[in-house]
Amino acid sequence: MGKQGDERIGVVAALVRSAFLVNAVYAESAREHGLTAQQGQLLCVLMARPYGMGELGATLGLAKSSLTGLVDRTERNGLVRREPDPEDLRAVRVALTRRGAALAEGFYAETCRRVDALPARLDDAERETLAALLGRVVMDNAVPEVFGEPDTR
Amino acid sequence: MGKQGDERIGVVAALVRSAFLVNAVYAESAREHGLTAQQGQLLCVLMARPYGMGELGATLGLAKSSLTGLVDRTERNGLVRREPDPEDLRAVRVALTRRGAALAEGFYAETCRRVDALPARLDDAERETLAALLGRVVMDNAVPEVFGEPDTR
DNA sequence: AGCGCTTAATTCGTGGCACGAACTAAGCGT
DNA sequence: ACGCTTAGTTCGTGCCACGAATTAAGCGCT
Repeated sequence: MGKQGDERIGVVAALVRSAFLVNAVYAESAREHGLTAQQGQLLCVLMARPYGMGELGATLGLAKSSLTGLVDRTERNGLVRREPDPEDLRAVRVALTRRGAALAEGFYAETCRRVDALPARLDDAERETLAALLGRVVMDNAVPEVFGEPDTR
Repeated sequence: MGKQGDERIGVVAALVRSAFLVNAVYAESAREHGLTAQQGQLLCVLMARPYGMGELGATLGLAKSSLTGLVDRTERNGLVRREPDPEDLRAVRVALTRRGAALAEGFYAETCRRVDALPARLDDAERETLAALLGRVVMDNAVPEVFGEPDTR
Protein backbone atom coordinates (compact mmCIF):
# COMPACT_ATOMS: atom_id res chain seq x y z
CA MET A 1 0.00 0.00 0.00
CA GLY A 2 1.58 3.23 -1.07
CA LYS A 3 1.78 5.38 1.99
CA GLN A 4 2.40 9.00 1.22
CA GLY A 5 1.32 12.14 2.97
CA ASP A 6 -2.13 12.46 4.45
CA GLU A 7 -3.36 13.42 1.00
CA ARG A 8 -3.26 9.96 -0.54
CA ILE A 9 -6.02 7.62 0.35
CA GLY A 10 -6.26 3.89 -0.21
CA VAL A 11 -8.85 2.39 -2.49
CA VAL A 12 -10.54 0.76 0.51
CA ALA A 13 -10.92 3.97 2.45
CA ALA A 14 -12.00 5.78 -0.69
CA LEU A 15 -14.76 3.27 -1.33
CA VAL A 16 -15.98 3.18 2.25
CA ARG A 17 -15.97 6.89 2.68
CA SER A 18 -17.61 7.62 -0.63
CA ALA A 19 -20.30 5.14 0.34
CA PHE A 20 -20.80 6.99 3.59
CA LEU A 21 -20.99 10.24 1.68
CA VAL A 22 -23.49 9.03 -0.89
CA ASN A 23 -25.59 7.53 1.84
CA ALA A 24 -25.75 10.79 3.69
CA VAL A 25 -26.75 12.66 0.55
CA TYR A 26 -29.39 10.08 -0.24
CA ALA A 27 -30.84 10.11 3.26
CA GLU A 28 -30.86 13.88 3.37
CA SER A 29 -32.63 14.16 0.06
CA ALA A 30 -35.18 11.57 1.14
CA ARG A 31 -35.80 13.38 4.40
CA GLU A 32 -36.49 16.62 2.58
CA HIS A 33 -39.06 14.84 0.45
CA GLY A 34 -40.76 13.43 3.53
CA LEU A 35 -39.36 9.97 2.90
CA THR A 36 -37.12 7.61 4.72
CA ALA A 37 -34.17 6.30 2.75
CA GLN A 38 -35.86 2.92 2.46
CA GLN A 39 -39.11 4.31 1.20
CA GLY A 40 -37.21 6.44 -1.28
CA GLN A 41 -35.38 3.38 -2.48
CA LEU A 42 -38.64 1.56 -2.88
CA LEU A 43 -40.15 4.34 -4.94
CA CYS A 44 -37.09 4.47 -7.18
CA VAL A 45 -37.25 0.77 -7.86
CA LEU A 46 -40.94 0.99 -8.67
CA MET A 47 -40.43 3.83 -11.13
CA ALA A 48 -39.49 1.26 -13.75
CA ARG A 49 -42.49 -0.98 -13.32
CA PRO A 50 -44.60 -2.73 -10.67
CA TYR A 51 -42.86 -5.48 -8.72
CA GLY A 52 -44.05 -8.47 -6.76
CA MET A 53 -43.14 -8.67 -3.08
CA GLY A 54 -40.67 -11.46 -3.57
CA GLU A 55 -39.04 -9.70 -6.45
CA LEU A 56 -38.69 -6.58 -4.35
CA GLY A 57 -37.05 -8.55 -1.58
CA ALA A 58 -34.47 -9.87 -3.99
CA THR A 59 -33.81 -6.46 -5.48
CA LEU A 60 -33.52 -4.60 -2.22
CA GLY A 61 -31.84 -7.41 -0.33
CA LEU A 62 -34.56 -7.67 2.29
CA ALA A 63 -36.41 -10.56 3.87
CA LYS A 64 -40.02 -10.98 2.87
CA SER A 65 -41.21 -10.05 6.29
CA SER A 66 -39.24 -6.81 6.15
CA LEU A 67 -40.90 -5.90 2.91
CA THR A 68 -44.40 -6.32 4.20
CA GLY A 69 -43.78 -3.61 6.74
CA LEU A 70 -42.01 -1.27 4.36
CA VAL A 71 -44.77 -1.56 1.78
CA ASP A 72 -47.38 -1.18 4.54
CA ARG A 73 -45.91 2.09 5.71
CA THR A 74 -45.40 3.41 2.21
CA GLU A 75 -48.92 2.41 1.28
CA ARG A 76 -50.27 4.11 4.37
CA ASN A 77 -48.59 7.27 3.11
CA GLY A 78 -50.45 6.88 -0.15
CA LEU A 79 -47.38 6.39 -2.31
CA VAL A 80 -47.77 2.80 -3.43
CA ARG A 81 -50.65 0.43 -3.91
CA ARG A 82 -50.97 -3.34 -3.72
CA GLU A 83 -52.68 -4.72 -6.78
CA PRO A 84 -53.74 -8.31 -7.23
CA ASP A 85 -51.63 -10.15 -9.77
CA PRO A 86 -54.05 -11.15 -12.53
CA GLU A 87 -52.15 -14.37 -13.20
CA ASP A 88 -51.53 -15.59 -9.69
CA LEU A 89 -54.08 -15.17 -6.96
CA ARG A 90 -51.44 -15.53 -4.25
CA ALA A 91 -49.23 -12.80 -5.57
CA VAL A 92 -49.38 -9.08 -5.25
CA ARG A 93 -48.00 -6.39 -7.47
CA VAL A 94 -46.78 -3.26 -5.79
CA ALA A 95 -47.18 -0.19 -7.96
CA LEU A 96 -46.78 3.54 -7.53
CA THR A 97 -49.88 5.61 -6.99
CA ARG A 98 -50.17 8.84 -8.92
CA ARG A 99 -48.83 10.72 -5.92
CA GLY A 100 -46.08 8.17 -5.45
CA ALA A 101 -45.01 8.48 -9.05
CA ALA A 102 -44.87 12.25 -8.83
CA LEU A 103 -42.90 12.14 -5.60
CA ALA A 104 -40.56 9.50 -6.96
CA GLU A 105 -39.90 11.66 -9.97
CA GLY A 106 -38.98 14.64 -7.85
CA PHE A 107 -36.96 12.68 -5.36
CA TYR A 108 -35.08 10.83 -8.04
CA ALA A 109 -34.24 13.96 -9.99
CA GLU A 110 -33.12 15.86 -6.95
CA THR A 111 -31.05 13.00 -5.61
CA CYS A 112 -29.36 12.58 -8.97
CA ARG A 113 -28.61 16.25 -9.03
CA ARG A 114 -26.98 16.11 -5.63
CA VAL A 115 -25.00 12.97 -6.25
CA ASP A 116 -23.90 14.45 -9.54
CA ALA A 117 -22.64 17.46 -7.63
CA LEU A 118 -20.34 15.37 -5.45
CA PRO A 119 -17.64 15.01 -8.10
CA ALA A 120 -18.10 18.64 -9.13
CA ARG A 121 -14.42 19.34 -9.00
CA LEU A 122 -13.52 16.60 -11.38
CA ASP A 123 -13.34 17.60 -15.02
CA ASP A 124 -15.34 15.78 -17.66
CA ALA A 125 -12.63 13.30 -18.52
CA GLU A 126 -12.08 12.45 -14.88
CA ARG A 127 -15.78 11.94 -14.29
CA GLU A 128 -15.87 9.69 -17.27
CA THR A 129 -12.97 7.67 -15.95
CA LEU A 130 -14.48 7.45 -12.50
CA ALA A 131 -17.81 6.31 -13.91
CA ALA A 132 -16.13 3.68 -16.05
CA LEU A 133 -13.99 2.24 -13.24
CA LEU A 134 -16.71 2.32 -10.63
CA GLY A 135 -19.11 0.96 -13.18
CA ARG A 136 -16.90 -2.04 -13.70
CA VAL A 137 -16.70 -2.59 -9.97
CA VAL A 138 -20.45 -2.68 -9.58
CA MET A 139 -20.91 -4.82 -12.68
CA ASP A 140 -18.29 -7.28 -11.50
CA ASN A 141 -20.06 -7.63 -8.20
CA ALA A 142 -23.59 -8.25 -9.32
CA VAL A 143 -25.31 -5.29 -7.78
CA PRO A 144 -29.04 -5.47 -8.21
CA GLU A 145 -30.75 -2.68 -10.10
CA VAL A 146 -31.36 -0.45 -7.12
CA PHE A 147 -31.03 2.92 -8.72
CA GLY A 148 -31.60 3.19 -12.42
CA GLU A 149 -29.58 5.04 -14.99
CA PRO A 150 -30.29 8.71 -15.48
CA ASP A 151 -31.08 8.36 -19.15
CA THR A 152 -30.59 4.81 -20.23
CA ARG A 153 -32.89 3.48 -22.83
CA MET B 1 -27.24 4.54 -30.12
CA GLY B 2 -23.72 3.30 -30.39
CA LYS B 3 -23.80 1.35 -27.15
CA GLN B 4 -22.96 -2.29 -27.37
CA GLY B 5 -23.79 -5.13 -25.09
CA ASP B 6 -21.75 -3.89 -22.16
CA GLU B 7 -23.72 -1.26 -20.31
CA ARG B 8 -22.19 2.15 -19.95
CA ILE B 9 -23.15 3.60 -16.64
CA GLY B 10 -23.38 7.21 -15.56
CA VAL B 11 -21.29 8.60 -12.77
CA VAL B 12 -24.39 9.07 -10.61
CA ALA B 13 -25.55 5.50 -10.94
CA ALA B 14 -21.99 4.29 -10.41
CA LEU B 15 -21.69 6.21 -7.17
CA VAL B 16 -25.08 5.19 -5.84
CA ARG B 17 -24.67 1.56 -6.72
CA SER B 18 -21.15 1.29 -5.40
CA ALA B 19 -22.40 2.82 -2.17
CA PHE B 20 -25.10 0.19 -2.01
CA LEU B 21 -22.51 -2.47 -2.65
CA VAL B 22 -20.05 -1.28 -0.04
CA ASN B 23 -22.85 -0.95 2.46
CA ALA B 24 -23.92 -4.50 1.91
CA VAL B 25 -20.37 -5.76 2.33
CA TYR B 26 -19.94 -3.73 5.48
CA ALA B 27 -23.21 -4.91 7.00
CA GLU B 28 -22.48 -8.51 6.10
CA SER B 29 -19.04 -8.40 7.64
CA ALA B 30 -20.43 -6.80 10.76
CA ARG B 31 -23.15 -9.41 11.05
CA GLU B 32 -20.61 -12.21 10.87
CA HIS B 33 -18.71 -10.61 13.70
CA GLY B 34 -21.86 -10.40 15.79
CA LEU B 35 -22.13 -6.68 15.27
CA THR B 36 -24.61 -4.33 13.71
CA ALA B 37 -23.23 -1.94 11.13
CA GLN B 38 -23.55 0.92 13.60
CA GLN B 39 -21.75 -0.88 16.37
CA GLY B 40 -19.03 -1.83 13.92
CA GLN B 41 -18.70 1.75 12.90
CA LEU B 42 -18.45 2.80 16.49
CA LEU B 43 -15.69 0.30 17.19
CA CYS B 44 -13.76 1.44 14.13
CA VAL B 45 -13.90 5.05 15.21
CA LEU B 46 -12.75 4.15 18.71
CA MET B 47 -9.79 2.17 17.42
CA ALA B 48 -7.89 5.42 17.09
CA ARG B 49 -8.54 6.73 20.61
CA PRO B 50 -11.32 7.23 23.14
CA TYR B 51 -13.97 9.78 22.23
CA GLY B 52 -16.45 11.86 24.18
CA MET B 53 -20.13 11.40 23.43
CA GLY B 54 -20.49 14.75 21.74
CA GLU B 55 -17.43 14.14 19.66
CA LEU B 56 -18.82 10.80 18.58
CA GLY B 57 -22.08 12.40 17.58
CA ALA B 58 -20.25 14.83 15.33
CA THR B 59 -18.10 12.12 13.79
CA LEU B 60 -20.89 9.66 13.14
CA GLY B 61 -23.47 12.27 12.27
CA LEU B 62 -25.87 11.24 15.04
CA ALA B 63 -27.90 13.16 17.59
CA LYS B 64 -26.74 12.92 21.18
CA SER B 65 -29.74 10.92 22.17
CA SER B 66 -29.04 8.39 19.43
CA LEU B 67 -25.56 7.92 20.73
CA THR B 68 -26.62 7.16 24.25
CA GLY B 69 -28.52 4.16 23.02
CA LEU B 70 -25.82 2.96 20.67
CA VAL B 71 -23.16 3.18 23.35
CA ASP B 72 -25.52 1.53 25.83
CA ARG B 73 -26.06 -1.47 23.62
CA THR B 74 -22.42 -1.76 22.70
CA GLU B 75 -21.44 -1.45 26.34
CA ARG B 76 -23.96 -4.11 27.28
CA ASN B 77 -22.15 -6.38 24.84
CA GLY B 78 -18.92 -5.69 26.67
CA LEU B 79 -17.19 -3.97 23.76
CA VAL B 80 -16.87 -0.43 25.00
CA ARG B 81 -16.70 1.23 28.38
CA ARG B 82 -17.70 4.64 29.64
CA GLU B 83 -14.88 6.22 31.59
CA PRO B 84 -15.15 9.44 33.52
CA ASP B 85 -13.27 12.29 31.94
CA PRO B 86 -10.63 13.29 34.50
CA GLU B 87 -10.88 16.93 33.52
CA ASP B 88 -14.62 17.38 33.30
CA LEU B 89 -16.99 15.67 35.68
CA ARG B 90 -19.88 16.05 33.28
CA ALA B 91 -18.14 14.39 30.40
CA VAL B 92 -17.61 10.78 29.55
CA ARG B 93 -14.96 9.11 27.48
CA VAL B 94 -16.01 6.08 25.52
CA ALA B 95 -13.18 3.59 25.08
CA LEU B 96 -12.82 0.08 23.75
CA THR B 97 -12.59 -2.74 26.24
CA ARG B 98 -9.98 -5.39 25.64
CA ARG B 99 -12.60 -7.56 23.96
CA GLY B 100 -13.85 -4.61 21.97
CA ALA B 101 -10.38 -3.80 20.74
CA ALA B 102 -9.77 -7.38 19.67
CA LEU B 103 -13.10 -7.55 17.89
CA ALA B 104 -12.57 -4.19 16.26
CA GLU B 105 -9.21 -5.35 14.98
CA GLY B 106 -10.70 -8.46 13.41
CA PHE B 107 -13.73 -6.73 12.02
CA TYR B 108 -11.70 -3.91 10.58
CA ALA B 109 -9.19 -6.21 8.92
CA GLU B 110 -11.82 -8.48 7.47
CA THR B 111 -13.93 -5.61 6.22
CA CYS B 112 -10.92 -4.04 4.55
CA ARG B 113 -10.12 -7.34 2.95
CA ARG B 114 -13.59 -7.64 1.51
CA VAL B 115 -13.86 -4.08 0.32
CA ASP B 116 -10.44 -4.47 -1.21
CA ALA B 117 -11.74 -7.49 -3.09
CA LEU B 118 -14.51 -5.52 -4.75
CA PRO B 119 -12.25 -3.97 -7.40
CA ALA B 120 -10.42 -7.26 -7.82
CA ARG B 121 -10.73 -7.15 -11.57
CA LEU B 122 -9.10 -3.79 -11.89
CA ASP B 123 -5.37 -3.85 -12.42
CA ASP B 124 -3.03 -1.95 -10.16
CA ALA B 125 -2.98 1.20 -12.22
CA GLU B 126 -6.76 1.28 -12.43
CA ARG B 127 -7.11 0.79 -8.71
CA GLU B 128 -4.69 3.60 -8.18
CA THR B 129 -6.69 5.85 -10.49
CA LEU B 130 -9.96 4.91 -8.83
CA ALA B 131 -8.54 5.59 -5.39
CA ALA B 132 -7.20 8.94 -6.47
CA LEU B 133 -10.43 10.12 -8.11
CA LEU B 134 -12.71 8.84 -5.39
CA GLY B 135 -10.31 10.20 -2.82
CA ARG B 136 -10.66 13.65 -4.29
CA VAL B 137 -14.43 13.33 -4.20
CA VAL B 138 -14.49 12.51 -0.52
CA MET B 139 -11.90 15.15 0.29
CA ASP B 140 -13.84 17.76 -1.61
CA ASN B 141 -16.97 16.94 0.32
CA ALA B 142 -15.72 17.00 3.88
CA VAL B 143 -16.42 13.47 4.93
CA PRO B 144 -15.76 12.92 8.61
CA GLU B 145 -13.15 10.39 9.58
CA VAL B 146 -15.49 7.43 9.75
CA PHE B 147 -13.26 4.69 8.58
CA GLY B 148 -9.55 5.15 8.91
CA GLU B 149 -6.88 4.49 6.39
CA PRO B 150 -5.66 0.93 6.03
CA ASP B 151 -2.30 1.64 7.61
CA THR B 152 -2.42 4.98 9.26
CA ARG B 153 -2.36 3.59 12.72
C1' DA C 1 -60.80 -36.04 -7.48
C1' DG C 2 -57.78 -35.77 -3.89
C1' DC C 3 -53.19 -35.59 -1.70
C1' DG C 4 -48.93 -33.51 -0.77
C1' DC C 5 -45.32 -30.13 -1.86
C1' DT C 6 -43.97 -25.63 -3.08
C1' DT C 7 -44.52 -20.67 -3.37
C1' DA C 8 -46.32 -15.79 -2.12
C1' DA C 9 -47.27 -13.15 1.25
C1' DT C 10 -48.74 -11.84 6.08
C1' DT C 11 -48.61 -11.90 11.14
C1' DC C 12 -46.26 -11.76 15.39
C1' DG C 13 -42.69 -10.93 18.63
C1' DT C 14 -38.07 -9.10 19.41
C1' DG C 15 -34.51 -5.90 19.09
C1' DG C 16 -31.77 -2.14 17.01
C1' DC C 17 -31.79 2.52 15.39
C1' DA C 18 -32.75 7.55 15.14
C1' DC C 19 -34.90 11.53 16.66
C1' DG C 20 -36.69 15.68 19.47
C1' DA C 21 -38.16 17.42 23.86
C1' DA C 22 -37.45 17.60 28.48
C1' DC C 23 -34.35 16.96 32.11
C1' DT C 24 -30.02 16.67 35.42
C1' DA C 25 -25.64 17.95 36.67
C1' DA C 26 -21.27 20.22 36.17
C1' DG C 27 -18.61 24.08 34.57
C1' DC C 28 -18.04 29.04 33.87
C1' DG C 29 -18.48 34.07 33.88
C1' DT C 30 -19.56 38.03 36.20
C1' DA D 1 -24.45 33.49 44.37
C1' DC D 2 -26.75 33.78 39.87
C1' DG D 3 -27.62 32.70 35.50
C1' DC D 4 -26.03 30.62 31.19
C1' DT D 5 -23.86 27.13 28.67
C1' DT D 6 -22.38 22.38 27.93
C1' DA D 7 -22.38 17.08 28.39
C1' DG D 8 -25.13 13.48 28.72
C1' DT D 9 -29.36 10.82 29.88
C1' DT D 10 -34.32 9.72 29.81
C1' DC D 11 -38.57 9.13 27.56
C1' DG D 12 -41.86 8.43 23.95
C1' DT D 13 -42.51 7.65 19.03
C1' DG D 14 -41.80 5.58 14.78
C1' DC D 15 -39.09 3.10 11.34
C1' DC D 16 -36.54 -0.89 10.12
C1' DA D 17 -35.01 -5.78 9.90
C1' DC D 18 -35.37 -10.39 11.04
C1' DG D 19 -36.93 -15.43 11.90
C1' DA D 20 -40.64 -18.52 12.95
C1' DA D 21 -45.13 -19.67 12.29
C1' DT D 22 -49.20 -19.21 9.44
C1' DT D 23 -52.62 -18.81 5.50
C1' DA D 24 -53.81 -19.34 0.90
C1' DA D 25 -53.10 -20.50 -3.81
C1' DG D 26 -50.74 -23.04 -7.40
C1' DC D 27 -48.80 -27.41 -9.12
C1' DG D 28 -47.81 -32.32 -9.72
C1' DC D 29 -48.91 -36.74 -9.18
C1' DT D 30 -51.56 -40.75 -8.80
